[in-house]
Amino acid sequence: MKECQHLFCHKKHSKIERFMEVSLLCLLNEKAGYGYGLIEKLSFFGFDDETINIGALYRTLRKMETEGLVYSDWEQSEQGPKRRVYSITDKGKKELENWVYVLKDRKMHIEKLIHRYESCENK
Amino acid sequence: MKECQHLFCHKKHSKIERFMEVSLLCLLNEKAGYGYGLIEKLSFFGFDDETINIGALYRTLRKMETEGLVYSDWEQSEQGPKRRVYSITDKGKKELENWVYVLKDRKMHIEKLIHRYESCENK
DNA sequence: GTTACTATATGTAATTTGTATATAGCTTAT
DNA sequence: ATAAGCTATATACAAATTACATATAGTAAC
Repeated sequence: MKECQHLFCHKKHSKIERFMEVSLLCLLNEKAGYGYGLIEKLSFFGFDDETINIGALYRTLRKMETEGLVYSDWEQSEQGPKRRVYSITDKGKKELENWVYVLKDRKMHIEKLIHRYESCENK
Repeated sequence: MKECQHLFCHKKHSKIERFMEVSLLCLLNEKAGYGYGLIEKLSFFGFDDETINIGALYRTLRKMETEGLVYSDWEQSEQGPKRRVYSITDKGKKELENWVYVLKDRKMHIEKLIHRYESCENK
């Protein structure tokens, strides 16, 4: 993940990386997929080509596999090298369900902060 | 920060810790405050007494001071030991403004994920 | 004087993240 | 055939962050 280009928050990253696992679970819940191919799908969740960290993507998928959230099979592609195709497990579906619950809570707190900030006269 | 009690997301923390800095900036933007006293105010943002990590709070405040986002003065309290009272700086106000911008973006992506998950038939 | 509470602070291990790089199959041009 | 370029997966290592425990000390109450 590259350094934030916009000088937001004093070059600290906006730290959406941890959101990657949930995003991957959401995508794999719809349809099995492989690492490289998931990259562009992740753009829907705010991960763009310039900022995405490929290494982190593969690492996250492998970690999710060791945790039993997904499983993988090698698949021959029409052109290019073989692909490790990931599918979600029942445990992964449960995990995703729980994550969505957590995200709803987090969203609420973000909204509370934004509202509180915007109601404050010291802006 | 204690281990998540609810078995959500396989005991992984929901990782709202990084939200602490923004929450602190938001509170200090309204009014100067000291570490111990800020604890209960943080509950507004989802940090509760059982889960808050006092060490992280102090460390975050000190780090924010070295970054010039806040400054501190020692203040004698009516009862109990002296307090290090933190105030926000102009740089901190700018940082908070930027963070709010980032949070709005993140909120949007969380909403997109939740909506996508709930529209999916594979739940 | 010792127990309890308020208050601030840090040491250290574990985990996570950033960045760079390695490996290798397939396709296309020379 | 071989080099360049793309697809695809993977890991090594340093840096940063987080978890957890613990240290320090003033004040109050008993």
